[in-house]
Amino acid sequence: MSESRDDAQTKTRGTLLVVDGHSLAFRAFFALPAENFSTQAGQATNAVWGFATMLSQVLDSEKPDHLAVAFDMKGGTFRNEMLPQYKGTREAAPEDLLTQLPLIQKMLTALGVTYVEKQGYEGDDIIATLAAMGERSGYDTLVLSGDRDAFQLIDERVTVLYPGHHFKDLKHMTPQAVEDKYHVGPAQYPDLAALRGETADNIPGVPGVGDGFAAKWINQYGGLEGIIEHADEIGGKKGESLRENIEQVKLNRKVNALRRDVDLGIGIEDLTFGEVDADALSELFTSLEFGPRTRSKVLKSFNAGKQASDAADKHADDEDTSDDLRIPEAVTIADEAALAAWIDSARDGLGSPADNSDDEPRNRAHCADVMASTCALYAEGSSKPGNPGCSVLMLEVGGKAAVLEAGVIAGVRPALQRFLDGHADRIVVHGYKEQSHILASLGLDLAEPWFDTKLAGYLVQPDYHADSLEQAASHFLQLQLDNADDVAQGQLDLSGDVDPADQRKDLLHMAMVRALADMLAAKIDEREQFRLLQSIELPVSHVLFGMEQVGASVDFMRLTEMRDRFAVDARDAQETAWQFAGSRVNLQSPKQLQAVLFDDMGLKPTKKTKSGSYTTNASALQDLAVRSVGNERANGFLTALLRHRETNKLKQIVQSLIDAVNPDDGRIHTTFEQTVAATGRLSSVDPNLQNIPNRNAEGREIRSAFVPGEGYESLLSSDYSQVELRIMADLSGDDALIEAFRSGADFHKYVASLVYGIPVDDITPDQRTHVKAMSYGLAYGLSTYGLAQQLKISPGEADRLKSQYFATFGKVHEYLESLVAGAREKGYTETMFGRCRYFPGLQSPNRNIRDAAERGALNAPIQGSAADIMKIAMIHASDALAKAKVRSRIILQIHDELVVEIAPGEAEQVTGLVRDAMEHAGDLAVPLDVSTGIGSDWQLAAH
DNA sequence: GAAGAGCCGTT
DNA sequence: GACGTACGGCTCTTCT
Repeated sequence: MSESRDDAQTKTRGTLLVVDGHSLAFRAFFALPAENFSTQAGQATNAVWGFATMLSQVLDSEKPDHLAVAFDMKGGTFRNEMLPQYKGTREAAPEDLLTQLPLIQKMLTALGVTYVEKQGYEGDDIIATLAAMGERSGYDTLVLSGDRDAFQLIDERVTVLYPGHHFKDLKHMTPQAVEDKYHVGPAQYPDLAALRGETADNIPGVPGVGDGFAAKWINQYGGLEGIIEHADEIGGKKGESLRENIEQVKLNRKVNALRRDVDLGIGIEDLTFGEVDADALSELFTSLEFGPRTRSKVLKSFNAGKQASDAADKHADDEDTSDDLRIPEAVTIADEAALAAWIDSARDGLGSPADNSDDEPRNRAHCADVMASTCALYAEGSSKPGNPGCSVLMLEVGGKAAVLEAGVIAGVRPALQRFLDGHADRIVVHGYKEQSHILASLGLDLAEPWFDTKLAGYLVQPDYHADSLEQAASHFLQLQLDNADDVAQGQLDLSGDVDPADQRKDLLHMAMVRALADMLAAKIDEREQFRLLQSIELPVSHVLFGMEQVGASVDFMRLTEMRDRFAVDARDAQETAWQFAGSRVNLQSPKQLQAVLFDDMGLKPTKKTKSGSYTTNASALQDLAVRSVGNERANGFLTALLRHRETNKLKQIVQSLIDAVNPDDGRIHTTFEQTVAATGRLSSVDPNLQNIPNRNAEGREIRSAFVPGEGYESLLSSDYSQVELRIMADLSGDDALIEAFRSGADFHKYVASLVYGIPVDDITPDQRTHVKAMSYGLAYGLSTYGLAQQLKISPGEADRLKSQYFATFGKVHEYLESLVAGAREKGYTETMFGRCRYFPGLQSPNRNIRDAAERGALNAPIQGSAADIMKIAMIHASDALAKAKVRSRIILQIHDELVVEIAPGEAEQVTGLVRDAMEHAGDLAVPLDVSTGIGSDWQLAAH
């Protein structure tokens, strides 16, 4: 990566690094969770911290001897005068970021780094000017920027460092790299950008023209000027599009040209760095509550500037840049004696708390004692519920890891199991449920561990989802994995015939679990979420593990029979649609449908999609069908199309179930994702068993394919009635609503009678439906417009319904308002059991983002509390079934419903146990109402 | 082959 | 001018 500096170019005087300050600050701000980086007083510090560490990284790897940081200044630039909408959609920087910019500049000053800003110019122009200056003076120049406009600066002496998805994989954009990626040279890049446009900056390009076509034209006509000259010769839609937008393109080109002649009043000699004002820096970092590690790392990188400018390359680095990740010492276990020896040596580490004095001191929590004496466990392999597998298992205590290849496990299984049983409450894992599947494939069983880094990460940041351990580690620890790899090399036990690279990787993973645990345990403790983790998430993981392992039995014949039937229906509908259309349009292609409906048949489109084309979704099609009643062709086509959509979807769902059946046991083993839904709900994948049709009879029939397996006699379906509304009643303390639930009457009818002020018996079905929709809409932040749409009533009517509703249930209104207000103030919402969710969007200047965040803030605590309650119910139900020593078992959860496979003779008892667990999962001011049903398949179990 | 758009199933 | 939460997943289209 860094060879560019070493070869050739011996005549350069040195390297100048020019940094786009805003770009880097933005990136740092959005890459790091603000909630994890703020001072006691509430000042966000994520951008400052990120800026410092990211810049340190670049200094370490590029070793420049001159450095300058450019910033934009407030107020417009000459560009706004040319193009008023310039950067119009780009959201104004969040308040939390703006307050950090002065801190960043203060930090740069303390670090002895020059920063430059100038009224009326963008950072980009300053960068261009600085780069030109560096080049003139004979320096190699690096430009660190996430803005592609900087590509025009690239030449033999100027390289742009452009961040990829992860900041650490900076791309060195050289002339060749630009050529490879865009097929034009750097000098022509602005031409290409002008044609393509820049969505991020609200600069429209030529619709339909992307990088590819722009490059083709540029190469054909020599550049934008040539293209404009020959615009008439370019054929096709794209040519037409170009001609229509030519003025815009010319303007774009004017605007994206960077000025390289801004008068900055400084020279290259002013851009040395490394004269760190240690006192000022120390004071600043202390006030920002940065730890000593950050301090020393930053200090070292920036001090290097001084050394670099007088002394040449010294190889005194890279050693401790990865001190977050200590690769354990590996002991390969081949037999029981070796295992016993390791366990013996581990005893000290597990017994007495070790000294962890090099940790960041700021979160010295009580859990530190326990943390210091835990055993990390990591099993590598497949955790797929149907067929898990394992290649290697590792245990680590106090930096010493026992490595057990899968082949040796059978020989030491009893001793290993004894160890696991004896120390489960000290074990730390990443993904208890997944690890349990892998262990199960070895015949091992892991009782609830003390800590799970995957679950902990989820509680700390429910919006973030890492899909691998590596990703979680790099996200939460900002690791430099490459360095960690280097460190790993020297320290391994290379005995045995295992590929050392593989083992190194496993040890690295082991180290990640350990490092994540250290970091996240402190967070969880600080946020007082240990209870949530240990008495809800971890136990429910265990229940889910069992559910996934058992799977759901299906009637395979029934499924294939249904699939065939839906396939015939879909085919028939397609045939009919084709006849009306007069052509064989692909009914699954929205694009082709648009052509038929709106061009060919000339129907008047209703709504647009977000990308601007006309929607062909079901509700629009229904609208069109109603409006085209006299038009037999259109109406016939629409009806057949809707029918096709419906049946084809059902066919698809059934087929996906068929594909998911495990041939070994004829059952479907879904995976319940416990760390995906930001509200705290579970989700189900591979296949998704939480979206099996239920709304109409035809789809619901699919549920009849879910049956009790061999040795079982029926299925129990048990679900909560109106949990979310009950939670609202409880949390709001609204007496009228509470009474509505306590009365035990038909809830929606009862509420309707209160809202409309008429006796329960006089409530019409319509009134009940309207009130019911209103009730459910509340928790979703439903607008009156949306309510009107759903109920097909006028907005005025919906408005009246809403005000009457709130007049009746005043405290509900107050409560919902308070949720949003609280979230705005604290930055997050909280469920009944302390599950948090953050809403940075509440501060957004963008209305849509803010509105969405408000709806989220309204919904999250309610949906989340319901999820908490269901999880508790599952834990209790599962315990109760185990304690009663029955064979019946929970097999599915669909948010507010549990499906239980019932063993012969257990129906009555198990129904009682499950019902009881669900009814008593939470202590609310209203009863938790549960309804149950039993049947010989899932459909029949409905009630 | 990946990425994005569009659509649609559940609660 | 848009306009209900939370998800997973299929198909088509476009670009690499």
